[in-house]
Amino acid sequence: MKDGTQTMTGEETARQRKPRSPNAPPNANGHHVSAVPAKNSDIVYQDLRRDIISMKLVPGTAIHEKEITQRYGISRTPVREAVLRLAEDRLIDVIPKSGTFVARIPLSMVREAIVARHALEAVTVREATLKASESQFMELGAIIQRQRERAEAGEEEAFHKADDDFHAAIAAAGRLAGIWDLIQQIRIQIERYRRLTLPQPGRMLKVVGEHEAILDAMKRREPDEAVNCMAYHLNKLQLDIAVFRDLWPNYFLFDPALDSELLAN
Amino acid sequence: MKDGTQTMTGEETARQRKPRSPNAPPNANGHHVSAVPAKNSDIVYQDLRRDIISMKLVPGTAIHEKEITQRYGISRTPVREAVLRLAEDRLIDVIPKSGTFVARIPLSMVREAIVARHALEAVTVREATLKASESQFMELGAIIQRQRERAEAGEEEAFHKADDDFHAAIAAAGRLAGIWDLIQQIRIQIERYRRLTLPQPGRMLKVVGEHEAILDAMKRREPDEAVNCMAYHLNKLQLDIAVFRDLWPNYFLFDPALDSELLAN
DNA sequence: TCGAATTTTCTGGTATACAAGATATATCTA
DNA sequence: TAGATATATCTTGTATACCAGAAAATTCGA
Repeated sequence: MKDGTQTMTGEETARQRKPRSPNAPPNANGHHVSAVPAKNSDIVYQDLRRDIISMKLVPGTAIHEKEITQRYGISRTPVREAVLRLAEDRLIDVIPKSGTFVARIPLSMVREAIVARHALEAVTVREATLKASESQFMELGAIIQRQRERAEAGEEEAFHKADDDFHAAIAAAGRLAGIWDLIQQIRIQIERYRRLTLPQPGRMLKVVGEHEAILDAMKRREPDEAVNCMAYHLNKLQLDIAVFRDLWPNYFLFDPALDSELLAN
Repeated sequence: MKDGTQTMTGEETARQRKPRSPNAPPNANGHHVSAVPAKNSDIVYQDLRRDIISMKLVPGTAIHEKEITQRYGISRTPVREAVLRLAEDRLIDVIPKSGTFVARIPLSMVREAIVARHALEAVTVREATLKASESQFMELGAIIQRQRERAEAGEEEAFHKADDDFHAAIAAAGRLAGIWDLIQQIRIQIERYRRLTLPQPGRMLKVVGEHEAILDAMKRREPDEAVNCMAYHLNKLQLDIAVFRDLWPNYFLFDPALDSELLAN
């Protein structure tokens, strides 16, 4: 329709500019850490993201850009930026000229996300088992201890923070910190599903025990065993679609092919 | 089935709207497939992405929003949208109040991307080996044949398209199509690196042979062997940083920790 | 009363203008 | 001439206005 977009060869760079050296190198991590004042769009993005993941905004909820605009006292542009980013994360659906809504949870994607996470955590723990240093083992032990304290205190949020730290530290020990970023991205899809599972009594302490088993296997430098422990640990989250379909039918997007799939397994 | 969605923390939703049924369900796949006219921002995004991945726009090149604006005859808003999406893909760096540039290739991330791809393709091919139907085997065979024809004709682009199709079909056969989307996202990071490797004579036909080996193992329903063949196939791309550091020092971002890492291996 | 056509009101997509900071250029001083 | 200062000109970030399309509300016709 428009032009052919052809063109553009080398002379694109009519004038070379020197990205000055003493600048915040676009952090390799996932998201803004630097000292620059957070952009408004980032604030809106993170707030919305948190509320969606925590199911405070349930699937199907309409997102009104204008209302957000007023609530934050900013214009539509940064709000729109945040909305678009969330759309790319598949957390909201933007329907042109109609509205934007919190996305329903695609169960088929949850299933695949669980599989993908398994595969990726397997490699990180394997590499970590092979490469971790003594100090990294000690750090992992410290994280487990912190997690146990939080579990006994019943501080769920701090407990989950320690859980995250443990897995992140394993990836770092395996020199695969970037893969942890990927795992976190995948977990977004799983997280909303997980929030709907009822907290089982004594679960937190069990998790601590499983973490200890993983660390023990790592210390013995037994990669296969470490992978097994990790798989057992992650398998705690199973996909039980029948229950959720009955309880919250409107929260999910059902893939007809998925049913027979899961029944077959 | 009307309605829906009631609920929720009330003050957030001033007024409930009903997401009409007969609409393009935000495709489960990765990126817009529907029949809606492509937005300008999508066009710019895909064009820029293609040019960056193909190294037509080399790392460090300045991206001038205004110039793109004129070239496409559109305003800054959609251009900016495309730029922001590419920034999230880590293909460009946006430096506030200064400029936006094609991102350098972080070698440490390339290394991790290769590892992650291995892990994910391993599970897809394993699942496919267990679940694939006869018709899916035939389809895979057809793709291989098409790829051979393109290889013999020396049509590199069509060859790579068939290569993609083969891997995608395997993921689909394993009922893990969503993971293929993930693999593609990971591959973006690897692709620019791969483009710098010199095309080796006869490589295309070798790839076809490796694909055949994978398919044979799948047909024999030997998951481990299929995974091995896949690993061999993917291992063709090795990370040889020394060469590239000398040839195109400005294209890469070097992680000091990475050197010792690779030398140790 | 019911259904179809029309109008009204919402939405997201786009264009444009302005603001704030960073870089490059020009100017001034010694 | 060399260095430092001031100015001009870039850049991205934000605010605002307008447009077209879709959904809902309304009106009109039988």
